[in-house]
Amino acid sequence: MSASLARRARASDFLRDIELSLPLQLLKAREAAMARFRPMLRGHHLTEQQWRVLRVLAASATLDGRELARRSFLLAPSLTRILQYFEMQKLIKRSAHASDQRRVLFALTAKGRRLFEQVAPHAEALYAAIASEFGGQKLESLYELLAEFSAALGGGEGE
Amino acid sequence: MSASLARRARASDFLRDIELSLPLQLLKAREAAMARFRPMLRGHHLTEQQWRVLRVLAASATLDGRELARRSFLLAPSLTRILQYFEMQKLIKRSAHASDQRRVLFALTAKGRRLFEQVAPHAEALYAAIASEFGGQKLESLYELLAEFSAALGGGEGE
DNA sequence: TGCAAGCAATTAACATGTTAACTATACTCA
DNA sequence: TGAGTATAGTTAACATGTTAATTGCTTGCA
Repeated sequence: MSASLARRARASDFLRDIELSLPLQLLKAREAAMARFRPMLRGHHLTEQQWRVLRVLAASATLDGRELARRSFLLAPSLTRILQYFEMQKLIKRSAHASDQRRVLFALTAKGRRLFEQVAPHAEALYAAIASEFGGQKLESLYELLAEFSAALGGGEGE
Repeated sequence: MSASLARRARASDFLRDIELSLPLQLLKAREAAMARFRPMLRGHHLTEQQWRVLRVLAASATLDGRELARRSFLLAPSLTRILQYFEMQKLIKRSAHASDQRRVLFALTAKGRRLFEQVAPHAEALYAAIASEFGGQKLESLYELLAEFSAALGGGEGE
């Protein structure tokens, strides 16, 4: 395949150089971005995953666990632990689903919403800084490619 | 282009739609790829991170912990645990650094190399399938953008 | 020299990732 | 209707992620 791949390839008998591992490059890019967000979130005693749940809940009145897991891209066990912690902190409250007793509905409390509204501007500012440093055009291209990649491999939804 | 961002944006007073979180999109793409590799690795009783360490060690005669951590993109505590497990399985052996008693040198044993050589062809096949499905050109573009992004944000190396 | 500062590796503590098992509820169709 | 199957949520067990503290060794410099 193209020259640049071949140029970077090493003489390993069995494997591309590890620098050409796509999952690793995705991880590195993600880490480069998260390194900006983590200290700010930590200042509010939030992990990255907890912040994802807070964001998703802030965007909807109530959600059941399934939707919450899908939108925050968390596996069910992780979500369960985060929701238990949030409930203990009185950041969320749970209620019963009208027609399906298996489902549980979650919603932010006033305290939870206040926390979200306190953190959100800082997250936005950091995101804007990233967009500015990397360039809006490139960021668009990256989004586009990532979406195509996930779609091509059937990532995320039912497959 | 900006149209696509605007089109997807929601009426949240405080935040972009979570679908426009770059770390989340990077995570989704990574997960789409890893979903292909994990079952194969699991068949060889390896985690993704263990496989990264095995790959890095297979590419060099010996490495100290610092280099190993840098190349496998693992934090020191994770690496320590993996190396302890590998040593117990007799997949690696450790030796002393000639001039610096703080450092520990690691190398694959014959057993470790056999495991690597057994797994590598399967990993290559899966990677080739991904390249084929997504397209070599696009994959190149994605690598390029990811590298630029990590570089622009100072991810990975000293900052 | 000798001591302060720095570094490599490990350990500790807690949160999440991953797979599997489990409980309770809902659905399906003979 | 009722046994079998599927789904939502939780729990369990183990591996990794993340930050902080610790231990032992090295280096710089007064």
